[in-house]
Amino acid sequence: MKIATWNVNSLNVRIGHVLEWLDIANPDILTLQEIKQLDEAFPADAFKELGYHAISSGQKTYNGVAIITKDKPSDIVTDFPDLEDPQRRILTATINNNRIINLYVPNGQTVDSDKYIYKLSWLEALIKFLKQEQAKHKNIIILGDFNIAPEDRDVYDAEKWGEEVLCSPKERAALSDIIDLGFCDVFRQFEQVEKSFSWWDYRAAGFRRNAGVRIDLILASKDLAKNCIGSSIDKEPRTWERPSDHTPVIAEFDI
DNA sequence: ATGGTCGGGGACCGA
Repeated sequence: MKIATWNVNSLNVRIGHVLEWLDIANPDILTLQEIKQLDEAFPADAFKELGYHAISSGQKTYNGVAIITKDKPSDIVTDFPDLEDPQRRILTATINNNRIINLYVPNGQTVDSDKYIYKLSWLEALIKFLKQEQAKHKNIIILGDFNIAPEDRDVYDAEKWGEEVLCSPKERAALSDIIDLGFCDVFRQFEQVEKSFSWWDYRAAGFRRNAGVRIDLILASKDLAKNCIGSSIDKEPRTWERPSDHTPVIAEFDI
């Protein structure tokens, strides 16, 4: 089973890229973030033509998440039970007995902002939700745009970035709390080239200079992670015309 | 500095 995550920064603009990439990469499951469109605008038919089921939790202008999957999704959840939130940032479904949790974690802006406080409370609600999911499901994969760089090696210039948002101790502690529930960042189970990133700033030739960060993650529950046979970042779509600032992250499982 | 959205200019948001 091949599973992937991609923050597309507007599905309206990137639908061509996504269809092209599905054709090339042929994943069984693809989770999307920042689709920035309402459910009524979601192009489910275009995915259906390629043989995929497609579900979305959409929002106008901002946020919005979707799951594209060869096998039928069931038991769909779009909200945390304990967080009243109009922002569409989570989409959970069961696919082939695997619980797929697609996340678009809030950015947080700066560590002294209200958005940062929202990010931390959102992560707290996520952890509560994950505990509930673990009580119900054995095989869980959490993937998406975490907006957290796990370690300094996940940042192009960690010294310059310091403890700013994406790298602040509180965010990283929240990510550690998630991992400690019994998950593995599968990308790090395999040898990777140094300075592997999943996002590059559009500005100042970020991609050309490889001035990026690795914030798009795939976390698998421990038993599942044992069956992970590879994980990679596909930089190719970032080279295409009018790209998203993120590129797909992939994990392959022998299941 | 760049890109998307909404709206019809420029503010907001992203990481």
